[in-house]
Amino acid sequence: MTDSAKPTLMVVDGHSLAYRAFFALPVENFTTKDNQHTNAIYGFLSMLVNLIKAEKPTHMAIAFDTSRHSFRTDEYPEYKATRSETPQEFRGQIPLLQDCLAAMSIPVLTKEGIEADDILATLAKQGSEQGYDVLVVSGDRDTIQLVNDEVTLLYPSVQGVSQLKRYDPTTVQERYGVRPEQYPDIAALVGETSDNLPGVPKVGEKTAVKWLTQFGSLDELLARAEEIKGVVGGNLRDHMDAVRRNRKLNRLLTDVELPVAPADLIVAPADVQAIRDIFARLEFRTLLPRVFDAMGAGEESAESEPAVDLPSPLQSTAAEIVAWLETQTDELGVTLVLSGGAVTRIGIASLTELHETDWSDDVADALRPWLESNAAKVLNDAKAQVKALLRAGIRIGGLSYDTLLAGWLLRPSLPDKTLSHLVDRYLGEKLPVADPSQLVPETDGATPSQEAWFTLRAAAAIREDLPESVATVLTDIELPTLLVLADMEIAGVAVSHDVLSTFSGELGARTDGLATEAFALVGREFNLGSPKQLQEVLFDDLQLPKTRKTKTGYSTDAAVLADLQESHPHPFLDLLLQHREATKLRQIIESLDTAIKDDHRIHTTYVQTGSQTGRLSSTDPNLQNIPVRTEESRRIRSAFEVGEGYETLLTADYSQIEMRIMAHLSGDEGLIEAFNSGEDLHRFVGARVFGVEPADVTSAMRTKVKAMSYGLVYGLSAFGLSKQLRIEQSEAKQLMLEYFARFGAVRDYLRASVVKAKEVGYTETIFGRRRPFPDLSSPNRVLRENAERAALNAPIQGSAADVMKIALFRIHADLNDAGMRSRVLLQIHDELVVEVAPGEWDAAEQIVKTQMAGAADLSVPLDVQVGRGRDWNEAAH
DNA sequence: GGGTGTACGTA
DNA sequence: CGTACGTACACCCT
Repeated sequence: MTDSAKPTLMVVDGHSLAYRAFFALPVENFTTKDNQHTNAIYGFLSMLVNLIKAEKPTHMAIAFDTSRHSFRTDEYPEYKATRSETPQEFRGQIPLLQDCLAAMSIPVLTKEGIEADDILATLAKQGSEQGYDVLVVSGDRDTIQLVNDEVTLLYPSVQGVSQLKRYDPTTVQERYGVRPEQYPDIAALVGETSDNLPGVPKVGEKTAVKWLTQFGSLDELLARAEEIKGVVGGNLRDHMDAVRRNRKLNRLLTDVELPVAPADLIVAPADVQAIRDIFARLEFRTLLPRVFDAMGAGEESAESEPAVDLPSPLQSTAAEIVAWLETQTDELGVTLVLSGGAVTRIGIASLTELHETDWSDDVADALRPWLESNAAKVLNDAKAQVKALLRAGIRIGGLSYDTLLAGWLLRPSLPDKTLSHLVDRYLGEKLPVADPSQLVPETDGATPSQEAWFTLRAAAAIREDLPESVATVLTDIELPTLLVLADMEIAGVAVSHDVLSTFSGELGARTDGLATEAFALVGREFNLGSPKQLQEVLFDDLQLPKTRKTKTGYSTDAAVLADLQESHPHPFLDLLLQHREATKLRQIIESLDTAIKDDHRIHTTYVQTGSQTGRLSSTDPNLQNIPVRTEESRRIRSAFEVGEGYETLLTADYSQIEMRIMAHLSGDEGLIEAFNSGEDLHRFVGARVFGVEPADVTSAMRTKVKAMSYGLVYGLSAFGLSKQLRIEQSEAKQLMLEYFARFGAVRDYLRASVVKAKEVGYTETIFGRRRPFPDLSSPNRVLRENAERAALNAPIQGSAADVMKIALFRIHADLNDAGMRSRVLLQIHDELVVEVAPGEWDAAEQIVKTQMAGAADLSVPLDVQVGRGRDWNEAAH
């Protein structure tokens, strides 16, 4: 915040910030009915509103470039000549953005032949001379030269337009090592690729700063250029003209003639109706209250006059509700209030009428027919409510929409999945909440029927935004899956306390013994589980060499310890690794044991919105990461047993489903043949890659191509592959080359898929599930490359998740339709665990195999492995 | 009690 | 410097 005694003048480079917003926001979420793109407008205004709220400027202006042509291009025709054409989709948004700003009464400044930054520079100079605190907001580095004690620069960070970094003279000095007014000297030496201003070859920021510090100024440096030795010295002497030209061009004009002075830019009241009109045209809903809030305008209309008045809830009797329901034909919103997994209250809402009542057996009986009927019902986060109804003996029918799932499908990365967030984002309204900080809240929270009313309306708003393919995923995959998950969670899985506690006892004795031995070796006792204390022991007491650095010290993870053991063998390392393994298993056993309920079963919760790819996640406890790799850890799986009244457990898993999906998506003939040949996949691939007969593929060859194949799905690099296989990078590179020589369509597909994602802003699974990837266009290499790998993986992992969900609800339906008692208990991404009732094995196996294999029609078969046993470990074989 | 970092279990 | 998750502990903060 700036000094409140002085007025604050905020000047913004509209063009550069809108351009960043254009690339930061996925265009498919910002297109109006008549196909007008609005992502740049939305992103810019959103940032501006935040800025106004945070900085509270008293004076404000926004400058735009007029065209490519400027006095700089007159001077140097190549200036910015290499910039690609600004997309038409962007240019078309600028006039609309300027209309918005006009409605907000914010002056827009342009001048023919002058760039926006020159206008900023002129205003910044006038402002600081006339006693303003000046805030310059620009995405052009050249504006760093404007920074001084009165002028602060807000510059978009790499994270995107929403994050602005503050530069005052101190931060500029810290970041660039020079005073702000010297920054153009650095830029002149280094050059600016994006402006097509080449600098001195081999000279980067570091060298430039060194020189300027040494010689005091650019003029002095150029005058005494012959003193610089070596190649860079020669380069400097050869490019002095370029440096002089760069310096001339990157000097911002501070004497542009403008029709206004800072005092004319005083913040004026916005034209509320004009804002409403243009926002309606641009289909901005949530932005409206934010703009009013920031501009202190239209308060009464924004706060107390929502788009629709919140109807009062009616306290009705069950009979009244039933009578009312009979008159309703449209979809209704439903909200059940739960306490300890049981229903305590129910609210039902149409768009105009809200009913609610406390739950009781009589209410349950009265409402049962409607709840079980196909009458369309919208809920938010339905699964918990569906489960509560099941416990009350009611199986809900007509579930037509779940706003939680819909919101997640639209924006799977958002962590905030509350109804209140949906109401805010899609209705631009506030869900009333009771103030939790007060014992006797002054404001009442929404009642159940009011929540149902908001849910119903949010559903309508989200429906408008949801692309058709995603809407299909919701109704054809997610909603059926939801109902199955509710049954699976209620069923739970039987787990033997005896098996767990016996194992835990053994492990306890072992960890104690290992710890005692370890302490004897070190000569003192310490906490083996503390990475910090462990570092002291390893690197000080035992004098072992320092390992890979982490944020807080040096790594002590298993891979690092294994490396250490190889280079500097020490008995302590073995003890430590064994201790880690045993304590880890023990922790898992303990958490499982405490999760066993009175029915001797563990009931996990599947979080349907728990991933960004479409997978499920599992919590309380997580049953999707039960150890399996070592013989010992499989003892834990043997504690998962068939329950009372059932005969066997059936496990069914897809083999190499992700590779099969990649074969399908890429259409690679070699890979398709591999899966159709019936040969072991990695043997087949190994034979092709190494040019030998399948029978002659050694286990080393198989390991390599297996790592390569799996790595492909994750966006593996030669670096990663070499690390994984502990081979030279050159060998890894060679392996990749050989692999792609045989399976080139895979590489072509992966490349094309990322290019496509960059173009449209999202990836898509076979079934139409989308995942947005704004960072694919990030100028930040780390962010961009992370996004590229995730984008590569998302359609593959996501399609596999879709396939499994489809199989899951079809199996569930078949078992029920056949009147069988056998039931699916667990889903572990590519595996299902089914509890089979006596006499039902053959039918159950048939249903599971058929539905899993037939869940998708791919160009390769879906192979399903089935096992049976009394416990999970036994059944896995 | 809450948040962060490290480590590690699964597909 | 390979994707997607959840959990436990230590450690640091309030």
